[in-house]
Amino acid sequence: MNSPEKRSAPSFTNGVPLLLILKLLAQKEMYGYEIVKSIHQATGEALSFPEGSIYPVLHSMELDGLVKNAERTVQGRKRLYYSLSTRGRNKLESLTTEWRKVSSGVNLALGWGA
Amino acid sequence: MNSPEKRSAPSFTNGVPLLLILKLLAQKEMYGYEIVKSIHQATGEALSFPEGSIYPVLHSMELDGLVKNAERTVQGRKRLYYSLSTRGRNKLESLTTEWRKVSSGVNLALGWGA
DNA sequence: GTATATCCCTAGTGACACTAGGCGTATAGT
DNA sequence: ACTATACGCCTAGTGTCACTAGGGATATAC
Repeated sequence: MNSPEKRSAPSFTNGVPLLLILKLLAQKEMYGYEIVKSIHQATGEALSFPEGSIYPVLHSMELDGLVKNAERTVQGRKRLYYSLSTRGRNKLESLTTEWRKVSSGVNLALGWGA
Repeated sequence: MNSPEKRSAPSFTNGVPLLLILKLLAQKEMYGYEIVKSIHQATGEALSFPEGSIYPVLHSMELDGLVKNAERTVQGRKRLYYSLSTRGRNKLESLTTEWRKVSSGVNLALGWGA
C-alpha cells in the first residue's frame, strides 16, 4: 500500500562513515576497532558509529579496491590493519569535494555564511 | 546471502530534503512545485531534489503534524500551499542543531576549522 | 496544434546505517 | 578462582530514506 510514513529523526549521516574512514586511513593505517574509537574523537565527540556500521563499510571498501588489509597479531589479539590504495585516495578527494558542496549548500540555505 | 556491496557514491543528503523544506516554509508558505525550484536556488545551485523526493516528504510531514496545507487556485491551476505548524518550527530548530553538530563534526575531522 | 512549463501524485527499487546479536581472547577487580 | 569489562572481529535482518519512472491534467508559447 505504501502510505506515507513519518520522517521523525533523519540522521544526516549518509555516506559519512565511508568519508571519515577514508580520511582517517589517509593519515595512517588502522584496524577496525581503532577506527570506531578514532571517529568519535576525530569529530570532537560529535559523531559515533557502532561496530555494526563500520565493519561492513570496511568490507565493501575492500571489495571496491579502496583499501587493502594486513593481519597482524598484537599481544595475543589479531588485528586487521587497513591501508588506503591509490583508488582510495582518489575516492577521498572526490567525496570530500562532494561533501563540501552539500555542506555549504545546506548552510547557505540555513542562512549561515557558507 | 547479504554479501558486502560496493559503496560507490553515497549522497550525503539523508534528511536534507526535510530540513530544507522546513527552513523554506519558515520563511513563507509555499506549494510543492515551488519548493522544488526554491531548494535549487536557496542552496546556490548546489542541491536539487526531484519532485519524486519532495512530494512524499511533504505528505509525511503533514501526517507528522509539521505542516498543514490549503488548496488555492491560481490562474486555473490548483496549488497546495503548505505552512509550518508550531511543531514544524520546533522540528526545524532541533534538526538545525543536529545538522550543525554533524556538519561541524565532519568538517573538524576533515581538518577544516569547523 | 503541439510542445513546453506548471502542478500534483505514487508503486517500486536500491542503498544505507543500524540492531542485535555471536564468537573468542586478554586483563582488572575481589 | 571467578567474573566483569575491554578488546577485536563478524553478519543476517530490519527500517528508513532518496529516487526512478512513470501517470495525469491544465495553461501558455510558438
